[in-house]
Amino acid sequence: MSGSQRPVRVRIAPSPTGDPHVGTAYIGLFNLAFARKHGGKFILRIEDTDQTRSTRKSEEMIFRSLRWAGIAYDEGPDIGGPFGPYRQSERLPLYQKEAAELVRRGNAYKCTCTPERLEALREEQKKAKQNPGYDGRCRDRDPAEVDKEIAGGAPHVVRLKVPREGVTVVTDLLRGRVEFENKGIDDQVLLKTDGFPTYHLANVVDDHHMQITHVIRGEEWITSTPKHVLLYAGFGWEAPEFCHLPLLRNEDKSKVSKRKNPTSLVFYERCGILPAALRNYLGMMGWTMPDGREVFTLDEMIANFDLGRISLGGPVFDLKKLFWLNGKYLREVVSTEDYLAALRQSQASDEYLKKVITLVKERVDKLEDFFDYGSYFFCGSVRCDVKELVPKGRTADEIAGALAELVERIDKQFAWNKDVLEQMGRTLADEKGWKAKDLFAPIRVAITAKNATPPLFDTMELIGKEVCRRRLREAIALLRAPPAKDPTPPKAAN
RNA sequence: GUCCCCAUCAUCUAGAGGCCCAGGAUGCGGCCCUUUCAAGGCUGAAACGCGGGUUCGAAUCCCGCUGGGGACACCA
Repeated sequence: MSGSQRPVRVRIAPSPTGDPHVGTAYIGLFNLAFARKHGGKFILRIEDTDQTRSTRKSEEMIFRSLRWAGIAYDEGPDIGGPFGPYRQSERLPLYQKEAAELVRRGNAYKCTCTPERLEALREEQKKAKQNPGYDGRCRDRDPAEVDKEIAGGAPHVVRLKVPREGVTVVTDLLRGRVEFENKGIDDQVLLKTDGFPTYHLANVVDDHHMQITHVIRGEEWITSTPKHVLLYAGFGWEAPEFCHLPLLRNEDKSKVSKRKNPTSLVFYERCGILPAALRNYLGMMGWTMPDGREVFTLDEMIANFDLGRISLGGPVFDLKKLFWLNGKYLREVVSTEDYLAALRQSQASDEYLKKVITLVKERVDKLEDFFDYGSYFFCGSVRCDVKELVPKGRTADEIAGALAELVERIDKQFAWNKDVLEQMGRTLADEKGWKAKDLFAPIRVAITAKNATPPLFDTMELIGKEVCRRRLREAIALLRAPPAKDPTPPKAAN
């Protein structure tokens, strides 16, 4: 363990690929608490080394959501700092230089194996019931020969040269000593063909150059930590302390996922969870106040923060308890003035109201009917009638299946606007060979619980992805639920 | 499959050898309060996965099993 007394610097390093994740806020909160407790700095670094998936839109949403949640960082792409740039795509020369250095030191090597060969290799290994992993073909070749091939135009990557013998020890602040046999560690790609680093390289290089002292991250990373340890050693750098936090879980204990839980921070903002309540709730995932208090502020958490109080069982993210806690804040700590302000901001901003007005004004002729007509613009769930969900000639099963398919496509599609939605809807209807209205009518009912509404996709765009997604899922559940109990149930035939 | 991590009520957890026939909170049931619904108060059901050790004594330490999770990409 390093005995250095460097000033504490910690970071979170989300990748901007999709909606801002509640797990990012969770890990961020613990990093923040740790940094504050020790008078250190908390940094946000954007890990956008995956060119195919990273987007600026997603990155902006991360900034926004963290700001909303009150998880404030001291340094980051949008606010700068002395160790920038804080976006990995802007640090490329550094990784390339360091990768070359590692090759020079003999701890990494160039590899010209094609993705096709690797794919075939994996297939073979799978068939032979061996563990998948790089076979070291280029590792054992004469470097001059490989260089010649590269000079001739062959694309190449740089791989970590993992010792074939021995063990690599990871020291985790919560778990102690964890050993990994080197022969079980793959020769990880460090620099991709496109010249971008992989997570492993970028992460280690940046943590070193940004003088990160403690890496506090999700448990999912623990098995790749030996690679990082090897990298630090390979560079001759002092490694930071590692601390792997338990993962947030779905009800079935699997890693929290959007299929089974709302994972987007946007969801929590939209449904009116108070940032203070969210922080409080996240703070009790795996951690407790020494006196057992369940309601506490961020400052109180910081004052009492101690990694040693973290319990290692993966906590199930329980929406019900979050809602209870939020209710407690709403009724006990928020003044009527603050309540009004929060309501205006979260449920009825002028901006939002204006958009609703443009959709509703031509369909209503007395103001008193406004909220009734457009009730679905102002609520979370909508109680729709199962029977209304199923058009004539279609079965509940079919509709449930179609809506489920729609939700899946929504999940894959980051963008959200009426054109995208309409195209998605029409494509789905076409694929099923359905008339558009056989699909659109159930969607309308699922989203609004009504048959008469403004144009469906305008309505959905305005209501937003998070709320629409939730309502769709609720409709699916309704369709798949066993039929409501009949007072006089017919005798079952089987 | 291989490697790694984890293991107290349904859920979040307290518990670092005797204070524990296990405490708090959510959720669930009951009662009270109340014009209603909430909220609030009181109250009930509800857990140390199993088997071996160590010890005068184990939820707490050790080992095994079982169970759960995670990781095995030119994604992070």
